[in-house]
Amino acid sequence: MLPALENYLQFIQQIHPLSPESIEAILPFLAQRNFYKKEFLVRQGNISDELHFILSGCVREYFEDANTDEINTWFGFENAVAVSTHSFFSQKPSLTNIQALEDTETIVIKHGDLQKLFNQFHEIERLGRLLAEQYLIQMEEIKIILQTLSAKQRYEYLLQHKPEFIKRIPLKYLASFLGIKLETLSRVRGQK
Amino acid sequence: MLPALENYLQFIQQIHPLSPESIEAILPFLAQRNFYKKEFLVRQGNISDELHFILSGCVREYFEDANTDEINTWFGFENAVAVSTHSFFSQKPSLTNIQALEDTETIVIKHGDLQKLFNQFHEIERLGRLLAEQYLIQMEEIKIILQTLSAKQRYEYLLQHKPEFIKRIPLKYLASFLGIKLETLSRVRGQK
DNA sequence: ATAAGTATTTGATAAATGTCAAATAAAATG
DNA sequence: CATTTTATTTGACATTTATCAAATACTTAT
Repeated sequence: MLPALENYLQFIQQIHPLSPESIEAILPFLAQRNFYKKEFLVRQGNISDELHFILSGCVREYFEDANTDEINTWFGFENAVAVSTHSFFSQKPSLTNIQALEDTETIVIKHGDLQKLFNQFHEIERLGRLLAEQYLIQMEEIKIILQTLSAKQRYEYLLQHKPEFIKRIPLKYLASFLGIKLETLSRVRGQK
Repeated sequence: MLPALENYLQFIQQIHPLSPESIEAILPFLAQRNFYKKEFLVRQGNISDELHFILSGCVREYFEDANTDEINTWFGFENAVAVSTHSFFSQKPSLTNIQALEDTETIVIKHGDLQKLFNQFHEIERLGRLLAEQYLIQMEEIKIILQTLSAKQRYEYLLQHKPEFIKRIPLKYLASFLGIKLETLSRVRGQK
């Protein structure tokens, strides 16, 4: 039916193996979506009723602060789930944008359809729980980076633990993600 | 059976209403625990197999960094769930301590018992999912504070959004939570 | 390949935060 | 209540990071 589902199904099975019946039930609700570079998966102010699994490409999540500076909050690559958490969970207007940084292919599932699947299949609800737990752990890790490291140490953290960030994401976006200014990031890169 | 369960049950029902059967099933697995000030609910290095609901009192979560400074990562008061997320979710050694800041009463449930309840009752699994989602949203909020605000703005955020933190938590603990030094926090308080 | 636009680097300086030491204030203990 | 311990504030100074401006490097589109 839908091509390129292998990665998607593998991603799911690795978080929580599902029965063939559950898989069968999910498939009709999936759709592939393609975004050109700079297109938006999610728009600030809109209710985000879609959860994306990234097949290929790369996205950033960001919002505009009081000074209309862009603050980048999250980056996602192949085989990651991209979602405006607050908006998707609570079905309220999104505080953030999610934008393709490269041409990007995703598989989407609608909030309403996912709720139906949660109702119908306990094991899909479990998958949801485990996914939320994993996401939470990742968030805590980044929080501790911001809480404890200097500008230089933050950059070194990326080098060691998120090398793909440095390869694929412009520095101007990485800076606000790291909570520092572009010029500082540039200088810190020069050192050592 | 167990006194002081009202708050606990109310907390649960407000996240996700449970049937009487589920409630009945949970009760036998709950136990009340009391901690004197400075006692530990969770110890760094141990596998944390207990999830605490705080009935009264207040706790901090922290770890020791390379310089043996204490980094405070989380504070919890009445009607909050206190848990070393990474350790509890994955049943690996905890990266953090959780310590009572005041004499504290909690209701605990064991990891193994909770898994049984998850298996048995879909709606309890849903409760778990929703709780993880809520926790995640809170974590993201704090992350953005650390990413975007100056020392003074961080303190003002606490004043406005977490006044109980300032009332009940010593500044020396709040400082590392805010990612700044004690002296800076003290100075920033004086201004304005 | 060239021009226009965008991204990154560099320099000079200002502002914010950290460090170390000491003073004061507050809390805990006998 | 007096004493000891712990927490917070203050001061002088060092270091880090931000700001503003400009130069250079890199991309993109023609």
